[in-house]
Amino acid sequence: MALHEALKPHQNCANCPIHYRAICAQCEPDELQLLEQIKYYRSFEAGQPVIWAGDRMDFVASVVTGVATLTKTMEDGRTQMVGLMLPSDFVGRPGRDTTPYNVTAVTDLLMCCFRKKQFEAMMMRTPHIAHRLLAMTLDELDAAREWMLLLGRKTAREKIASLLAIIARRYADLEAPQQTKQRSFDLPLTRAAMADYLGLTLETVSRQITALRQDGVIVLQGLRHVVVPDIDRLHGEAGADEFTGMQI
Amino acid sequence: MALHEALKPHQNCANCPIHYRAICAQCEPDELQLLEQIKYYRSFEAGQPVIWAGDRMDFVASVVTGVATLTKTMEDGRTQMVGLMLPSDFVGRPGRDTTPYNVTAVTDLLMCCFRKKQFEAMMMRTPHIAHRLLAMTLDELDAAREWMLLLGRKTAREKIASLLAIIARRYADLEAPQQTKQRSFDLPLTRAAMADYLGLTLETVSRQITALRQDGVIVLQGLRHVVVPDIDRLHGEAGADEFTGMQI
DNA sequence: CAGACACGTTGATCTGGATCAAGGTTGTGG
DNA sequence: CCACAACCTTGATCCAGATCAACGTGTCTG
Repeated sequence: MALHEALKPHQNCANCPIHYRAICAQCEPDELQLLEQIKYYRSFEAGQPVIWAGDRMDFVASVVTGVATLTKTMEDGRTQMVGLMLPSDFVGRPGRDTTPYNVTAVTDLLMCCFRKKQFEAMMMRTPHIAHRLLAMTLDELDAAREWMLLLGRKTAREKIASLLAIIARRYADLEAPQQTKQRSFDLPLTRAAMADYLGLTLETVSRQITALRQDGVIVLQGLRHVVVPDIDRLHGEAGADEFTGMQI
Repeated sequence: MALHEALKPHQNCANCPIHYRAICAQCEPDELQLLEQIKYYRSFEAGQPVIWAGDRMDFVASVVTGVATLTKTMEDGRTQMVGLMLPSDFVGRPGRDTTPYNVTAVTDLLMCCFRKKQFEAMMMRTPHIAHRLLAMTLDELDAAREWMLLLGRKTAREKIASLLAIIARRYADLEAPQQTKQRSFDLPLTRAAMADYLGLTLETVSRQITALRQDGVIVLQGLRHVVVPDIDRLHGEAGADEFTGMQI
């Protein structure tokens, strides 16, 4: 099974690919050892739900590999994605029993989990974890507010360009050196998931991606692999906000 | 000067009207005394900017009385409000020098301020403050995500109803007992500010308020005072999300 | 009390993105 | 290699909300 092999490299926190930016980033060796004792891994296949809004959630977790989404749904089915969780992002909230979001694996997903009770106890004892969680939460709040600007005021084209720019920023560095202005990455989302993120319909997403392709802003290799010949041009299309040049 | 009188009642933290829900809510008496030594008040008139996006911000603050807004602006002037700061809300971010938002007083505003350096030092020493800030930040993140659903998926009428419901929830209790379904409050925002919050134009805001009035969902007394005869009906108009019935 | 300004309403028209409707492409299992 | 499902694209039409344009209304000021 793939899970078994995937786990091996991270059995030890010191080798963990996300250690340097996850919730445990500021932990001292002894703290890390404590975390290591209570952590456990869970994996989900692409498309699987991790947890539903309203459900009891008795764990918190870091995304190790793969992509998860947080979504909110209205009674009539309208859906808005409210978070895109990439490796090192933290899911769950200490001090709350139920989750207000649906959490879904959109690619194969590996999560490093802690039972909430135990994690809360750790937090009380080790300020490094609480501080790191505060910093990560403040960053997420900034990102959410950036997204509010996008949802409230950007055009469909700007929304697509913004999403591509964010994914490029978070992924492209991993895959290639960034001396040049070119970036490339695989889209981890379907057109429908992009629509849910951007507050659009999937038809509009498709049309705008086509338009960006025809205008030479992006090059598609297959449906999911995106090459950005000039990242600055993409940022221009994304409609920069005045001061923060995209925080995520 | 109004400021001088306004200050008097809160010179002492114990008498402060927001003590029970602000950043200092969980402080022990001795911690409160330390905070009291480093706090100072600032007041702003309605319409005054508190700070501009990109500016150096060397203080953090709690809203004591009045209303402030956080907004983001694009180069071409499109504006989105990303936070509505009511009494007890916390403005500013420990660990960051510049602010990514414009902060503006939309009514006369009184803030309880701390120099950032001193506040950060306090945070290191007193876990109660750090924990309270974490809890407040997580609440704000939930509110921001609720708002993302509103911006991305709700109709203009639902947006207006949601805003009124949120303001009713946070203000109406202060002014009247809530045994009945009726609520009433003063709108602290202009039509233009509401439009910036909701991702609409001010004309659409005006039309939808008129429509809600004509449909009997709200009663206006003057332009700013709103009476909600049946709060449940207003919530119905707001388009409930599936599980969390409005978090703010 | 005229003038000016800030704020709000209302009407006419336009348009970006939604909706409705096929059809195409890719991948997977039998 | 076919059948089916999941995903994506494209076209035609519609409509909620934007835009453009007057027109109140209240309040402060000289």
